Amino acid sequence: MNREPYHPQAIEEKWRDFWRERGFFKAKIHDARRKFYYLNMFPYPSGKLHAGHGRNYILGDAIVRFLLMRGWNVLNPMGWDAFGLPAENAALEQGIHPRDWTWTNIREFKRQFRAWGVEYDWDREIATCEPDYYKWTQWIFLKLYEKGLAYRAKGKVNWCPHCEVVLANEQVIGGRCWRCHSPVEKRELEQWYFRITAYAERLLRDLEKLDWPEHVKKMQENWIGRSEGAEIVFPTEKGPEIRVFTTRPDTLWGATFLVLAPEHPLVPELTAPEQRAAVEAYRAATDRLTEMERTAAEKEKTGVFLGTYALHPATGERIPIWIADYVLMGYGTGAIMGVPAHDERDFQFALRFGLPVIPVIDRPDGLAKSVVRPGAVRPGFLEALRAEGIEARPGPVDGEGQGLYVTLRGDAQIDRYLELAREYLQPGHWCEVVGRRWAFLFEDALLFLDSPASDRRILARCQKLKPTLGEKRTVMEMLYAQEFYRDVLFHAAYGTMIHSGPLSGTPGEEAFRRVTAWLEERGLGKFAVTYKLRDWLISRQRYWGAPIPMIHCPRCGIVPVPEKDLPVLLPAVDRIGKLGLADIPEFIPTVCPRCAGPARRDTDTMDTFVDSSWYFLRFLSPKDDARPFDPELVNRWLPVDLYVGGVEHAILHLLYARFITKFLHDLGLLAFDEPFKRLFTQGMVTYPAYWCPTHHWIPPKEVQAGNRCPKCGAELVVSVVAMSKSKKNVVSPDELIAQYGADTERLYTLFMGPPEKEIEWSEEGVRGAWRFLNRFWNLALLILERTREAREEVDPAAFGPREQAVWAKLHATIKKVTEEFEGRLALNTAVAAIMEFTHALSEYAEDPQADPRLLRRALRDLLLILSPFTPFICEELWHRLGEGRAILETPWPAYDPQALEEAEVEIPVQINGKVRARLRLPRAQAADPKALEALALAAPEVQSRLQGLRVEKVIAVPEKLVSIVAR
RNA sequence: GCGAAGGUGGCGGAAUCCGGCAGACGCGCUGGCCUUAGGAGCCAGUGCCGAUGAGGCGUGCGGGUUCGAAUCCCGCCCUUCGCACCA
Repeated sequence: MNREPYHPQAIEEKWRDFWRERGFFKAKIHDARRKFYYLNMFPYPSGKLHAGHGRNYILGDAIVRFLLMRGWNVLNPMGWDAFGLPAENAALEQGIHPRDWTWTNIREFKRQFRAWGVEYDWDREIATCEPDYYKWTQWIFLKLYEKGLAYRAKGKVNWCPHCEVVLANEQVIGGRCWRCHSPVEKRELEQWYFRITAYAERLLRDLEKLDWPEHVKKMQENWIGRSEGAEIVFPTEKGPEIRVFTTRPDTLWGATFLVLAPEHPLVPELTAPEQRAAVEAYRAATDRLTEMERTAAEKEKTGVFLGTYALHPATGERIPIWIADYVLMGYGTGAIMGVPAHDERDFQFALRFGLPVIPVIDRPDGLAKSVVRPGAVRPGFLEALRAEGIEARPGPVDGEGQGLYVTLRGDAQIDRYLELAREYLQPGHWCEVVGRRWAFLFEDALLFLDSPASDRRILARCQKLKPTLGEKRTVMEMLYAQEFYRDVLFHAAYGTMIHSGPLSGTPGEEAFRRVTAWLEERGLGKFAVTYKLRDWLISRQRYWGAPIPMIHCPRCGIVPVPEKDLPVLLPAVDRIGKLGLADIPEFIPTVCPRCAGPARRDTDTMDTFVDSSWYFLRFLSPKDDARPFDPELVNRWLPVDLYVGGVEHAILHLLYARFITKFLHDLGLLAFDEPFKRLFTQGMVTYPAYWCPTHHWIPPKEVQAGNRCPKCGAELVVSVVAMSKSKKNVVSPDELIAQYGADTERLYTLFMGPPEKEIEWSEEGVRGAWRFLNRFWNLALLILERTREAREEVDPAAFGPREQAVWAKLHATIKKVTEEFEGRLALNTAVAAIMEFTHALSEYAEDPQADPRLLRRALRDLLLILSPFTPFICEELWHRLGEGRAILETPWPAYDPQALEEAEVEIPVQINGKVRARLRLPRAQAADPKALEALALAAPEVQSRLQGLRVEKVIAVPEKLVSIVAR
């Protein structure tokens, strides 16, 4: 028989308009019963969509179709994050206005969404570049300004030399621009900031209540970077006080120097005249470094002594003040106390510059070491040590002859060792113990390395006894030369305080608290919390963004644009320049709203992340020209129930949106203070990208055999990376749809792997989906032919075993698919289950005796549960089935737990852990452990296996298995 | 270095939450059918070793708990991602 072949092009087009015209995707906004706000991150309209983008939108569309069939009142809007640099670059290169370029792309995106069958409530479409939207972005700016949360400040800012624009900290990834990956430079500029740091604590704390992927929450937590410590005040001989932040106040007595960030404002005042030139040179050199160079992990420590001293607040000791670029102005107070014994960086710095290292925290592991120099002790010492069970190994020392390498474990051994050493020590020598103890045993004295003064004393004595130590500047430098000591010279663990005056002996777990209290009692410092998070720099020196609604008046200073004058419109110009609004002379002059005198407009535009930090509120009332959003609707519909987008926004957009939401909540405009209740991050789609050294990126289709460049024949470098236009490794949905239809692309996209994981696109995989849909189509047509007459409902009571099995599998499949949509969204496994059932149904349908009512019912339910994945083919077959309503008007099928129970079950029988037999049993028997055990033991395969063995134990798990232990 | 996730066939991945037949589903591969032809379609097979047998071995490695471990516990190794001189 000749059946109609599956021809998607012939059926898909009509359903696109059908869904749209029937308004299935329009939210019933004023009916908030069973409301569900589903949101995909809105895109930046840059060119065309590729198959990688599809992952996000197709997943969303499937979820929304499911929710609609489950009876949810779904709000599923779409809009455009339409301001941004690429539009401006295109404008500069092609002479098109950014707005025209943007809208051309938007039209293209919408066409592609429609082709995919991805539908939205288009009545709510918004674009951030339109005045009716950015008016309210400006309004939010004014509100922040009113509350002191938007401010202008001069400072070192991140500058991308390629994009010629400043960047927020979040937009610098590993020292490079988030957009173009150029190394970021520092520039001193006056810019606008949002005081997001005022919300640091709440942004951190409220992560707890979010149903977000753990790793995303962790990334935000790390970004906010809360640390508890103390702020300690160090007086200086020159006068000004230096405030330092430390997370280890318990190491205070080990502070042997201070380091300020080179940019620290006190530096000029604290610099001694003779050091001025060196200090200035160092500050200038630091200035020139890019962020990347400055923070390169392996870089050797550099720094300059200011020539002046601070006074240690606890000991009164004079300690030198340095500047070094490893101290950052933007964190803490921009100044640290150098505790080289217990901070890795300070340790390196002290070794490099010969600053004393004074241990003040005991080693918790009790480990100590001692090197006995040749001739330092009388013969018999080694034997004496061994008699005490002390580990000592003879070996050459400093190329001067045989000595001893001693390892001591615990205080008892150390004490005993010191006693023995005193007994055996030769005149004119010394012996030291380092690690757990810091003792220097001389003929006439036992000295401890417990202060900078002791450091000088000990070193002087050692140099006297051993003149070759002459060039060493500190005891630590001397010890560090001894390879054997390396692992005990430094540690950063908590432990009992030593060498710490009145607080010596404080145990590690109390040390932080005790020292902080001690400082507070004396007014020397206080408990403090610091965050890594910095304020959000939002000024951009570009044209294509929302103008900052501020006016600079020579008399009144900075004056906000009155609300009634919003929006501050982007000037309509045919040509834009590189400087942005500053290039457009007619934009700048205005009138001061306060004094009516001549004034200048602010020429910066806002970071596009400001536009996207509140768009989810605008969808509720996209055309409201009286206010940014309708509080009543917003409070009824938000927070967003499910937000889906890429992980690349884990910090940037998601942190900013949380901040703005909390701010609007504090203004009393929002009842909620977190915008996105549940977040799902889908993985990127990768594809091979080919690089030719001369012709750069080559589209995969043009690559010649043997990975050769089509232009020059050079061998290409292949890398599998996220699809992107710039790397030319995109797969076009337009071509896929022309060849296979939208359903095939949708099905493959949802089937290729767990949606949260990154995955490589596979042409063969697409064909697999295509084959499945062909088989499915043929099966459906077969069932349609066979069941033309069958209109009555199924009668499970009349089922034979085969019918019963099909029926049970159908219900198991409905259950599986339903649970995936409602739970973890591993839709790849839902598709697999549907395929599995389709095979089973196919097999059953081949039997001419098959029950037509069951075939029809199975097909009907199958169409419904497959429809979120492949809506076109399902809608088509659904209507051929003679159903009057559309699929989206039909309830999602329910599964019957009773039906899941098959009449017969297979029970594996294990003997000593290996499956040796399988029994097919009626459920009633399998449910009874006694009967199960008896049946299992009676089975012939089991009997023969048990020959000569004694059954020791039988475990019968009802309806699961039988396990026999036999010896 | 810190933090997180993860190691299962030739490949993508199921089963992991809650221990109970490992390898669902798809790709690829092998054989067959159909076709003038196939990079189309259909059917069958496909973890590894073994001979198509009996059998044995198998979820990164080593140990443990258990009648039974991919799954739970302890110790390693490796990979990926994020952060990284943050005091």
